Amino acid sequence: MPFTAAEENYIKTIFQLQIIEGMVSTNSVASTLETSAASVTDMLKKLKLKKLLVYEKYKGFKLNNEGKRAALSIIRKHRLWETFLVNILHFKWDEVHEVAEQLEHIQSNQLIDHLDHFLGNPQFDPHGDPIPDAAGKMPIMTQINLTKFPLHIVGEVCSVGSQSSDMLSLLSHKHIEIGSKISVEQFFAFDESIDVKINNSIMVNISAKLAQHLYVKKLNYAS
Amino acid sequence: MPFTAAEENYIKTIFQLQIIEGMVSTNSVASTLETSAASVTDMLKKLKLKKLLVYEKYKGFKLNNEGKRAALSIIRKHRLWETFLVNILHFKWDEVHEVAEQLEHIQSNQLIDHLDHFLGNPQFDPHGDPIPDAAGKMPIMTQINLTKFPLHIVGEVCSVGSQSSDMLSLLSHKHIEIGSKISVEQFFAFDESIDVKINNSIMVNISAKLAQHLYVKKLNYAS
DNA sequence: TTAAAATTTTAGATTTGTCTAAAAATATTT
DNA sequence: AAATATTTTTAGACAAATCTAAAATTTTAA
Repeated sequence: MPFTAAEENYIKTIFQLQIIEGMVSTNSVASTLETSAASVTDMLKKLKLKKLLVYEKYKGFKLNNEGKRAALSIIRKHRLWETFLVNILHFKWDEVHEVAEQLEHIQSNQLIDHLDHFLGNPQFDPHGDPIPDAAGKMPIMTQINLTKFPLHIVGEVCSVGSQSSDMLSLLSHKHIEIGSKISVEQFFAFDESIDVKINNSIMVNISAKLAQHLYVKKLNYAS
Repeated sequence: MPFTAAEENYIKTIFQLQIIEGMVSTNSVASTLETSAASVTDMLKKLKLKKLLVYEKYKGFKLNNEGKRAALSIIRKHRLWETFLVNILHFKWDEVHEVAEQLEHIQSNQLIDHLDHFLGNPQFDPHGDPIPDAAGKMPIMTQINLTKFPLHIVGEVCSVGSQSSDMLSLLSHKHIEIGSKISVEQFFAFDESIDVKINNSIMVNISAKLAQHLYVKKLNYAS
């Protein structure tokens, strides 16, 4: 049961939308894929016929288990190819998306398994997104400690490990609070300190001890 | 001017046929691509419109310089991907064709240039076929068909004409691969079969049909 | 709770690449 | 050179994926 590239793009998009929205609407798929609502309706009929989603006219839709399995396989391919492009071919992390969009549709389990092995069975892609394994299992890591957070990726502070007032007033002074947009710009192996950039462009130097208590949630970027 | 995968398959096929046949016929393309003659005629009209070939109804056709340039670019991609699959991902040389047929259609000059560099700008692919460079230049090699090869001279297998998996797995079973040292010990005019000796002294009888697809490079030190 | 607005689906058309069957052109053979 | 065979092209149809415009349905709001 191989899918066409168009079907795969719909499957992947619906999967990502239903994580956020639960039930997915025709218009949200249309605007994500930059296509017309009519085209989405047409494709929904095909995907329903192939028993990949639960769908009733005018009522919204979502992938069933079979559809989710398919989506995870496509996401696995996409993220492994992105890892290959950045780690092996030295693409910059912001240049890989378009090419990975093409490579993810290559049909060969042998290829993707060999690629996975060659890359050392990576758990996360260059954007920090988790890579599903061959069985579709994916490490669910919504919270990442700032010391482990990938460089140059914007995250959102969602948890602070220490509740001590010293800590919290320091954070307050640096204008860091729950919801602040943060990216790690540099990591110094020497003393494990890091440079952090807040959304308003103020550079702050945060010590490792502080960073250990900051938990950051990745934003929902399409990757 | 990007081409569709279908267009690229026709361009590549016509290029390979016109090396052998000079002028190419509708039927030869149809049988190579396992499609109908009517489909070939349809595609010829499109390729003529895109100024990739010289074609008059009922008179045969061939690629012009623009078409050849396109063909060499596709062949470059195909052979670089085959090299990647065998040298890096450790595919067997008889398993790569189908996957490379897909990968050759990925559209990204940056990708193929980075891949070329990563592989060390190889001159020949795992089947011994020359890889065109970014400008379309291709190294020419003195290749002699096994049926024409002088008796008792040790040569090195450098190319296999047929990519059929039957052929390749037969060769694999006989321990013949690119780089194998081979000598022709006897030629039987009767049925054009030949006796071939491999470097490890195993005698194999190879039929003429098989030999026709084996190209052997003369080694300078062999006598 | 109707009227207006937004969303979704249907209807009909288009493009790409394919097919079969039949017609046209070329090649072969008697 | 005429009859036959082969090759090639045309004609008409189909599936996939898309579009626009109009109709159907649901949601929102006066």
